[in-house]
Amino acid sequence: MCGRYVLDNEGIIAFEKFARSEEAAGLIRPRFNIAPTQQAPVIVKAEDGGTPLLRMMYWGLIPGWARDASMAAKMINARGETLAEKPSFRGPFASSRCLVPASGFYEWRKDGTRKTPFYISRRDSPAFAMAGLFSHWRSPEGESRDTFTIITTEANAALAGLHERMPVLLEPGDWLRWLGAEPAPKEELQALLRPCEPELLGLREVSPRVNSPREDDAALLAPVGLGL
DNA sequence: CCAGACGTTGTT
DNA sequence: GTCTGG
DNA sequence: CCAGACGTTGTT
DNA sequence: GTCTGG
Repeated sequence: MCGRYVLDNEGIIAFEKFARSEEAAGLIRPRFNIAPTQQAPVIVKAEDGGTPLLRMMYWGLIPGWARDASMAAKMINARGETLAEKPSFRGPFASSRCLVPASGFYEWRKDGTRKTPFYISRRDSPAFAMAGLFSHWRSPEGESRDTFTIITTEANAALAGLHERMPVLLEPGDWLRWLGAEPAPKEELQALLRPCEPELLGLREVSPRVNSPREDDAALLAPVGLGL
């Protein structure tokens, strides 16, 4: 699955030419432990069909029909295999797809009673885009909130030892079609929701300090067990 | 018809 | 909003 | 994902 | 153990 991830400075730079930001400059900053319910940058199609937009949204999708925000915490992932049918995701899949920029993500391996955190990133690139859905929600009190979820698929061979699920990583050549800036039939979009080649991924054990969502600095990525 | 759910992952 | 279960 | 709480009463 | 909050 994907329950924590990283977007470092190199990752931000990697998307600067693909998307333009309307957010205050300070909001888009390196993050080393993005956790559910926090705000994070996502990329959506521009209304005018031009350069895609990078905007901050809350992680945890609240469907437009929800009466309160209580669904958010459990809607951090959507199964790629079933999202076209689920009431909460069907609408967003049809009209509100997004990219979630990342440098890497964390997975916890269960060792008996203990859980050991690992950091997973790509060997071929400092950044990648995860497939996501977003939703614009308005509370009964009239407050607006933009939220998103990260799509998962079965884990590939690189991650099978850690988990059964992993986030969908989209190749740059598919980004515009996923966003809807280039036309694509539903079946074609669904076909993108599969695991990437295992050779593309590298992983390493990291400090248990990542367990705390409040820990958020570059030192979290230091490998452990190498006598450093 | 109305009421109630609407999700994922991991663990047993 | 829309589907399922009663 | 992990960390941390895990309650009731009365009032609006 | 299970739910909520971040």
